[in-house]
Amino acid sequence: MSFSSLAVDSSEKAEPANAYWKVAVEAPLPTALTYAVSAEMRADPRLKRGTSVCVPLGRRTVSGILLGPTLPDGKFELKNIISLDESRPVLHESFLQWLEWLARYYAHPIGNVTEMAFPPLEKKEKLRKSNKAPVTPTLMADQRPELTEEQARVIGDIESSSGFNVHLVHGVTGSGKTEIYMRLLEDVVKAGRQGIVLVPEISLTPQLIERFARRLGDAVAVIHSHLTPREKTTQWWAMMEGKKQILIGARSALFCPLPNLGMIVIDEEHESSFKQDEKLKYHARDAAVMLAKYSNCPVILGSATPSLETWHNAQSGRYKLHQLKARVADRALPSIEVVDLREVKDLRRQKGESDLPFWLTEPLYQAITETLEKKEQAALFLNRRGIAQAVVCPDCGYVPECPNCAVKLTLHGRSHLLCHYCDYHETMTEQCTDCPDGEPKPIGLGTETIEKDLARLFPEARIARMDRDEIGTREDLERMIKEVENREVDILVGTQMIAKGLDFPGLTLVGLVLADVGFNLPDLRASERSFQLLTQVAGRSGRHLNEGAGRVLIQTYNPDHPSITYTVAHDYEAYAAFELGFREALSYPPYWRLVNFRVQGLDLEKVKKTAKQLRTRAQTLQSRNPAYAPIEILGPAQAPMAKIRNQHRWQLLVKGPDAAALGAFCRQLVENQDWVAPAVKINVDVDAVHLL
DNA sequence: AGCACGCCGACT
DNA sequence: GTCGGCGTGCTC
Repeated sequence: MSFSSLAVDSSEKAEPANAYWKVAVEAPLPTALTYAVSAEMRADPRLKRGTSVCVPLGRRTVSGILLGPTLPDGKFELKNIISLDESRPVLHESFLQWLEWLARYYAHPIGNVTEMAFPPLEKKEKLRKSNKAPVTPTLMADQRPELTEEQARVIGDIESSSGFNVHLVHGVTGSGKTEIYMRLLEDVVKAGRQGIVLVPEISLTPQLIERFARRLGDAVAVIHSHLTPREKTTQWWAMMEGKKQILIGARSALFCPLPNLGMIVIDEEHESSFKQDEKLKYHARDAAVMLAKYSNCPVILGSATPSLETWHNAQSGRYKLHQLKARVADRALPSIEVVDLREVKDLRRQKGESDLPFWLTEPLYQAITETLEKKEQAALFLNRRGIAQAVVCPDCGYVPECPNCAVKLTLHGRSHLLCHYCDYHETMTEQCTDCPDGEPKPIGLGTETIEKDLARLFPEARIARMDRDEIGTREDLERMIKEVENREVDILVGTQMIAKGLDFPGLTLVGLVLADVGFNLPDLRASERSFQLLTQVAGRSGRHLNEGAGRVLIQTYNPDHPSITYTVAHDYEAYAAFELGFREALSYPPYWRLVNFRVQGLDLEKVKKTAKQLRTRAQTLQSRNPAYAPIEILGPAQAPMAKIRNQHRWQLLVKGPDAAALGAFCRQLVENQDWVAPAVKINVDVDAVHLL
């Protein structure tokens, strides 16, 4: 359809077809605004959808994107568009339609969505020479390894279809998914097109970038959060001008408006970090599928432990399933042993105190000893979540909390107590502030403690600690990875998040210090996440052993938990079937969709009242339209984090079996917010993932 | 998001 | 007396 046809009017006062335009302006406004176009600009052939413009807004000038011609509604005195902005490339139709879909689906201001399609700084022609290490390394080209039969089959299957398709590559850890991505991308480049590779920020390591750079040479550009705005801008333009063909990045890389997109790869598609939690609350995996649809190109989703959403789509045939059941070179999957901490506890009671630290059982101690004797590497992982180092007074039980947020303070270093949600911090006192003679002590277990205990037990071993406190910069991480690769480290201690995606040839023992953390979080995906985490971490062990198998020891108080038993059995499909049964019975995703409305503000009473009113309005809206009948409204209730930065939080959860109906319902529910008390905000999270 | 307007506290 | 704190409202 041509847009100019919209304005055709037979009346004698008919304005020219392009006298007024809808503009998505850079401001958090619920809709696009209408502007008038001067007679001379109307004749300009550049006046078309997707072009950047400068427009007056209040008493300042902001940038915006032309969305299409329109007619004035008479409610506003329209201002003129100031100028066309040629410093920005014109957004092409399919990309612009994708941006409009994002704004609508995730209920986010269109102008704030279109802004994401541009780099943070102006283009600069002359670049200063930098002393920093280059963003993408220049390396000798790598030899292409022989493909396994399975890999060749998957590549053949994917390349035999054309246009938009979603492919799920489900392959056990170490089965060579990355090799498949690289072969497919080589062919994308050969065909003169461009590709995007999305990886979770946390695994966007130098190791992974190097691997792609070795194969694809100088075709690779990288965008991630550790780059400076100037570096991001440079990488962005290198893609836009076709100097580079493959863009590797975290979720934001999707927003580079490539004119000739030929493929999107989402590695570790199950990672919940693909869901953005602020501003535009999009899920990069789902957004990528839509972008590929608008661009008519394939998407490759890869994982050893696909999200249940994706698995469900693969089972129903919406996505094409490709499986890799063997590790490359027929290397064995690791053998996984479970250590039941309940029995160990009983044993200790009978035999009297062991001289091992409380977190270390005899079997894990033995396994570390054996590994070190064989001159191999061991890694111990700790799930930080939930057992961050808090401080407690042994006399009165007082735990220091943040005065602004409903959370406990966590200990960093020797005596720094900090809040993870605001910038509050204090120094730990010798003397309890709440009772006369208590002395606050750290509780829980940190990687620091483990490192210290290991140093005592294995004085000869070289120990390295990898966690967010330890790894400040990209260079630090790079250095530490090199040390482990070069076997300058015998035992690696870290949080599980850091370990994901790393591939160390010498690593043959993985110990999970306490698997239980996360099992019982009040989150519908707690079990799924635990299974994924356990399987992923176990998969680090013995990836390069040509004979025998790597070892994994899992210490737990819940050896019968499904997340553990199915991990031990290396049986993703059985786990998925088990968990999907639950989800279906409880009307949870992927069968039903969730939208979370969070009401927040400084005044608790106003917040509560608004949340309750929101429920009433939802019920009224539901009763007026039979299409909304199946929708369930849960709450309102206090949010799990009841107060952050002094803002009280209540939430209303809405779920329904049909995404389109639920979406329409939610948009209508927040369309008009005149009734909302000032100083109270309603925040909509479509397909909410992080309900904690 | 900016930017202005407006209404209360402590000061060059 | 004003300077400036940030709560509130508006932007085609």
